[in-house]
Amino acid sequence: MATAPKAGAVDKRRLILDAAVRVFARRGFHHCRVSDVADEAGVAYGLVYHYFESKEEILNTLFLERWQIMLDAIAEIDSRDLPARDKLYSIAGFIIDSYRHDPDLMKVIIVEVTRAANSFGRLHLERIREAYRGISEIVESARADGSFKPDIPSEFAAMCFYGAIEQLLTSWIFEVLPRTDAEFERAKELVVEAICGGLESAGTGARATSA
Amino acid sequence: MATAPKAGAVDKRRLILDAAVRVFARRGFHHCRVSDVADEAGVAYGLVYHYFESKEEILNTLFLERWQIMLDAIAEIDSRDLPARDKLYSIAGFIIDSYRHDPDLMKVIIVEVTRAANSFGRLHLERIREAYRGISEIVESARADGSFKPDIPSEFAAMCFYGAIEQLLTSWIFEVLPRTDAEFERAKELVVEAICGGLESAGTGARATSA
DNA sequence: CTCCAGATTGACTGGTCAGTCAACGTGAGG
DNA sequence: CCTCACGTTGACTGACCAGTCAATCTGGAG
Repeated sequence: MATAPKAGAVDKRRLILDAAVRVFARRGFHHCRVSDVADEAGVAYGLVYHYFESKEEILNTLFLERWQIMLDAIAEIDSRDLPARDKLYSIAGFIIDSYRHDPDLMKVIIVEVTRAANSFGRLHLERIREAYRGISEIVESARADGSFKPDIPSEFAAMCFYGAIEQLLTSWIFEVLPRTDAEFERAKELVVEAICGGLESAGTGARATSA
Repeated sequence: MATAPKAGAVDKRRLILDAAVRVFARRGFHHCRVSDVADEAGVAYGLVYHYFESKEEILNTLFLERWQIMLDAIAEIDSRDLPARDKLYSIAGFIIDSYRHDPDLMKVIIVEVTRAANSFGRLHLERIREAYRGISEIVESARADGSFKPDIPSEFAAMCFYGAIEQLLTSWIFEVLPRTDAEFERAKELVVEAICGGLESAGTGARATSA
């Protein structure tokens, strides 16, 4: 089994996880070897299998660890007594700051786990849905108190909101351009303004779309 | 080289591409063998390499073929004389109908290409950006004529819009639930209403977000 | 110092699979 | 009927790599 991180000694398990983040981000989960991870961690090949069942389990661990932190953050934000818009701003801020703090980890989670949801991990689906649910609840109570429109279901709204943020991160991941702190802060405001306030000018009464 | 689809004869190249869509969608690009594709197409293993350089080239071909169709559609929609909201509705409609018509192909494109920032994404980045640009232009002229807010940059708006749609397809892809025509139609309206009109009620003046 | 349990090592194996290739089929043109 | 250019076949190979395991190290307890 794992665990028992000796006091003074380096926690090799942690070392392997951190190395895996860097390697997965650089080469992609499928294009890297377990030996790359071991080398990056400065650890023998076999030790990886002492701490993890398989290459996939490393990815699972990384995802679950980080996602739980986000779920906790969402729950905490949800429990505050704030307008929905401010809650959503806090969530966007949390996710954007997560990226700012550890872009490699967020890249791995977005790029590799979403794809993996195809083959393994119904487990992950449920986890992902939990995040949606947290956001939905915020929207739902805003609908109840009249600050949000009643005609957009809260699940749908949560999806748009999360989708916009994920796309934002994806664009940062793709373009290698480094981002400045100011840009990160601006992005938080913009995403909330776009989703909550919409794109149309206040005066625009154009509602005709179809049926 | 390829081509020269004999009149009466079946076009084996097409057969292979169509089989690849099904196999990639079912097992994922990385988890399937070239022999799976050949079997699915009812064709000998070697023939795949007669028509394609590599497994990757099959995926590339599928993406480029379909993406070009979307770029053409966006350009055509862009050129119409319509309010921005209606143009965006048409684009959302086109993408959603693409999914409705061939969910496997859209799944492969989104899961294996669009999100694969490491291998394929890089290659097709420019193509993907072109789609963004088309959407941006629509938003940009709406900003110019005053129907859209000036304070959200058009590139940012395009990102939110596309992100919301992609998230929508992703949710369809991963929950196996089949969708009804009515649900597809409703989704088109909702995504446009959410992004253009925003989530907040018209009366809500709450603008305080932070700094 | 001895013993032990867990940490650590890295050479090795077994299986998988992308891509090759030499042979065979086929039909149009001469 | 022959020929030639493709289309088509599938057994084969060479590389690669996840995962195994027996040996070695380490440090604390007795």
